[in-house]
Amino acid sequence: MLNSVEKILDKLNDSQKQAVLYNDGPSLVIAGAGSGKTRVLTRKVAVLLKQGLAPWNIMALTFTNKAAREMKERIATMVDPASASLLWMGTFHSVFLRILRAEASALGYSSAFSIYDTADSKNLIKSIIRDLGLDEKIYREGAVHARISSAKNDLISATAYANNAALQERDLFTKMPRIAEIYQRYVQRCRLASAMDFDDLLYNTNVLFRDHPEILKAYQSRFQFILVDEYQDTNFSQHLIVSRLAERHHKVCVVGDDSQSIYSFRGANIDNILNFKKTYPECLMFKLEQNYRSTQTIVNLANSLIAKNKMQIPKSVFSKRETGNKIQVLSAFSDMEEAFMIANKINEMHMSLYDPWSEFAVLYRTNAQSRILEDALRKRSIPYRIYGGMSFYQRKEIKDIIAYLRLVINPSDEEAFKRVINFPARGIGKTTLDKIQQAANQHQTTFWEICANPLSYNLPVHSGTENKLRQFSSLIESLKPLALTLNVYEFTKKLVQDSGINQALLQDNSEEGISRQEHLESLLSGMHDFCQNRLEEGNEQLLLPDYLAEISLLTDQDEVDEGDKVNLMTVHAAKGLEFKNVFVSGLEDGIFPSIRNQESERELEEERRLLYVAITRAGDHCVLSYAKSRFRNGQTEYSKPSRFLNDLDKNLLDLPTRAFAEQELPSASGSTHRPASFYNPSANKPHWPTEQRTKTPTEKISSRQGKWTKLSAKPGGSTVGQDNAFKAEAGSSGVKTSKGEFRLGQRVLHERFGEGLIQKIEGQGDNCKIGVEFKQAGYKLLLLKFASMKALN
DNA sequence: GACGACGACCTTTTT
DNA sequence: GGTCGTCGTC
Repeated sequence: MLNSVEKILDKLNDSQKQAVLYNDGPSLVIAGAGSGKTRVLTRKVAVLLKQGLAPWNIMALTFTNKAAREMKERIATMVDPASASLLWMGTFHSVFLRILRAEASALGYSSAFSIYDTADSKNLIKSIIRDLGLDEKIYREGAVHARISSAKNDLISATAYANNAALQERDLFTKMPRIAEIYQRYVQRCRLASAMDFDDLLYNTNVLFRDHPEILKAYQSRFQFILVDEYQDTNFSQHLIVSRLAERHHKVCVVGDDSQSIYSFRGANIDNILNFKKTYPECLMFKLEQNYRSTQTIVNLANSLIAKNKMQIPKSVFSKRETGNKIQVLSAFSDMEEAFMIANKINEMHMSLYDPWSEFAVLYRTNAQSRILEDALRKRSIPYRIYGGMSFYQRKEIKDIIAYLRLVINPSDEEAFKRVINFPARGIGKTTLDKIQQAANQHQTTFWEICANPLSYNLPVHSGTENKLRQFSSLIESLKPLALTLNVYEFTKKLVQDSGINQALLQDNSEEGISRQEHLESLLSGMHDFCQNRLEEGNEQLLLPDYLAEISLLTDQDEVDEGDKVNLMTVHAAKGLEFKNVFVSGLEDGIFPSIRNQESERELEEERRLLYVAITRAGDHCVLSYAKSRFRNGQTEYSKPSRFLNDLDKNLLDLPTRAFAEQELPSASGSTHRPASFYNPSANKPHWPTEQRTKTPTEKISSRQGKWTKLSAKPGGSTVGQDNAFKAEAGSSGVKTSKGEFRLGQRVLHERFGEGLIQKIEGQGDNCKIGVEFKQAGYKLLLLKFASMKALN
């Protein structure tokens, strides 16, 4: 334990060490692609803990759940897992949601407020556009939502928006002069519904800190060290929260790479990282320039590209790996030929390199490009998966049930109400809903209030309808108390029963109906796993609000599909990932760079960074391709190779001797289906509680809720095994329980986590806690009495 | 209220 | 080309 800080620093290079060790003031870590950024962040947290900072004094912010989870896991292997779990570590949204729930009353909110996801926000905006009688062709909810969202990210209130000449002029120019009014109403309706949208989680945190100095002060003293990952992607709202919180201690470490800033369209402001030194003049800058991921050729090629950007922090990323092959450029006549060339090339490389399919990725600029690539891969019988499809939680039947759950917790939730008022069909249609909405608008009250008291508001409905409304509201009322006593799994089982959802689903024996039943099954078993995981970890918060808190900010980005398949995704989705072999397709002017980002140098630079991100995903091989013609929006379009190809160092390119795709092969299996994607449950397989299941959505949810990742050999080169050397052994060496005897080093089999080795035993008898390093799921500290685990010989 | 036809739409999307 | 939303019909 004496030299534990040294152990933490083990295997770091000099600049990584310096970045990890400097904790006396603000610092900026410029982390080039593949330079071991996560290693630095996690080890820095470990050092801070070893130096005596309490975990609750440290805030670590990321952009994705996945990044947060991976960091937590790695930290847990270096320090006591219990203290790792007490860190304030998570996405911006989840960390500040936690604070907002605690401080809701200061903002005049109930702490049971709902969270509107993007779909909810757009629905509400659409409804407001209709209320105002505006032309829906001109005022498209997506566009309006984008304006409101970016205003919020810039901390412009609805009033400020209305008074801002530049914004007004812009809205006038785009023929939507009444956006300010929509914004105003949108804010009111969210308030009334006791709901916050994603942007509000940051906006309201700023309001909280601005209007309540005493609250701000408490958090300022609490968070003695703040770390921010991917700082180049922060928007103004996030930047200001961090600055405010760091005001007192000035101990803030931001990590990022300005060359990988690709989210400006979501409000990210690259100036936050470029100007960090201005905000904190005393800050130290550390540059991580050694790339451990890619061959020298790949690194040099990426450098030659990014050198064309003017706005950047100077850095020289280098690799000490082998030189590697030149980067091949494929030129195709058509998009279809391009797809076949890529499929053939993948096949060829798979055979000659012995790399698994999962080490191949095909990247593209827009999702629309994926279809043709899918076709080509399918015809070559190459297994593939697509990232960025619809998430489990975005499926209609799942959203509908979640809406019920939200409504029980917060009956004011308008979007949830509208979703479930006629699900399952109970004869309350559009007409009635319109009447309710009108009454709600007129009386400035919630849909729920009208529904619960139709007579008091003279709702013009027949007695039959009135009766149905009453039944619905008493259904919700009857469920309310149960939400606070039953665990979420039991509760939801009761809910689907009482509400008639179960019955409705069982009656529907169509293909979709059966799929819906399976999704419900998956949701339920996900809930069961949620409860089980928490119990085993000694966390007894199993109620509906606890569950909602965990899933409301989940997106599907962080799925884990361990099948050996080629990865298809947009360049944006590939950020943070790495593959041995990467194909970047569709390198044509108008696509990459996108036609819509060619106007200004600033936009063009972001597109260039996007290509930089794409190329730097590759470890061993990178292949670039373009097609001269492409079928788009229903017609064939012709375009020139991307201007970015000219930015690349020609000496590193293997330019095309034209290769023709082979003729189409007959379909091997006769199956014309997409391969079952990871969230499609295999039909009729029993779900929980069998021991060996095929992978189902359940697994997926539970894997997230249980915070474990299937260890792909991916991030950063560091392995859990390595880091494990740090773990302190403590406790007894054996324990007798009603489930048998367990001792250190014992092999165990867990119902969900699989096989593992006992590393630690704390306490006596059935109440003991057992620390297990699972082969797949990583380290877990489990309460034996709840753990479904048995000893193996 | 359910279902089929037709027309408009189409960059990226960590929460 | 494919999807989604709206409108018209039963």
